[in-house]
Amino acid sequence: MLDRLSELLRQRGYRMTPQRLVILNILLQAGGHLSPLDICHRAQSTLPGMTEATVYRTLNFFTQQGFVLAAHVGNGQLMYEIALREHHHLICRQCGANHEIEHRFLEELYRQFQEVTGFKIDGMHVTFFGLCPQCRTSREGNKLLADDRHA
Amino acid sequence: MLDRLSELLRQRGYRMTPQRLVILNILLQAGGHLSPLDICHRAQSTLPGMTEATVYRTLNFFTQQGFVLAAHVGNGQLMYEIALREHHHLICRQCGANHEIEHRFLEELYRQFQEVTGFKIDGMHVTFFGLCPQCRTSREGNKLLADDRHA
DNA sequence: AATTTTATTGCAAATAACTACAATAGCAGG
DNA sequence: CCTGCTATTGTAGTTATTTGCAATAAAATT
Repeated sequence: MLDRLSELLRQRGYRMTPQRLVILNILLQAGGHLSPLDICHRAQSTLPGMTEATVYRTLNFFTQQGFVLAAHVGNGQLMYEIALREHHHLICRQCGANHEIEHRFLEELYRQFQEVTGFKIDGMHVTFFGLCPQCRTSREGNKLLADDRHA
Repeated sequence: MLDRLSELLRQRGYRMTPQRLVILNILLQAGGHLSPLDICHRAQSTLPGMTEATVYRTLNFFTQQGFVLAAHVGNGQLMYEIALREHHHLICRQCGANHEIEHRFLEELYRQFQEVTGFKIDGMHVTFFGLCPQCRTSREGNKLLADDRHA
């Protein structure tokens, strides 16, 4: 896996470094979301020289490369996770409940997209905001903004 | 428009304040993306007492409420825009080109989603990463990671 | 109109995130 | 295996973003 990513980077004209490997490993093992600083702390236990600046740069870089997913989870901050098992997020505005959505629901969309735009898309992430079924019933009858934003 | 949003906030148990109105106005007039600090500066010319903390808090709040869209545009920082004319972003990993995508391309997806999850979705945003047609041809033949991430 | 409740703000301080620049180290080519 | 080119890192400083808390002020109630 890491070999493949290294190769891919080189093909794209970039380099694989110990720092980048460590960060990828952390994200791979964790599976779920991690904050930049959390990643930094873990990385420093393996590679003591690791700095925050490098972590931030690397995360942005990996996001652009499609290796990592930057997710906007609830509050304003960004969390990161490995982009292997693609999925998306559904956040309840009311209770903050955070659901994962499998990528296969979006597969069709995905294909159409490449056709329409001519882009070769290799990374995407969706954040949905709304009301979960529970919170929804407790507020039934409200006229939501959504009414005139979506037919 | 602003009246409706005020009403909506009250229905949800929140309050409309001068600060929130000013920020909404700025986003409405600007139309496009604005950074939090840019918004803050503009707001201060109307409402001198406005502070950065309030701007950040308000933007997060409006995002949760679905009034505002937080977009992850290119670098790591978040930009904000009014969520009237819904659209999404397509960013080229290579040249950074930033395209807008109309929401209607995603309408179908959107509907399916509400059915499957039971959520009432009233806000969403998609960020796609990929290679634009130009950059794509200049790298043709590369084996992209995408190959085994998407059937 | 006054009162009450509590969401929201401003202030100030703490974190978090980014950037420039010189030094380092991948990796392609000889 | 060396060498050169340049992507990447660390350092240190800057800027951006968040947070606690007391003060303020929406909006419902009387």
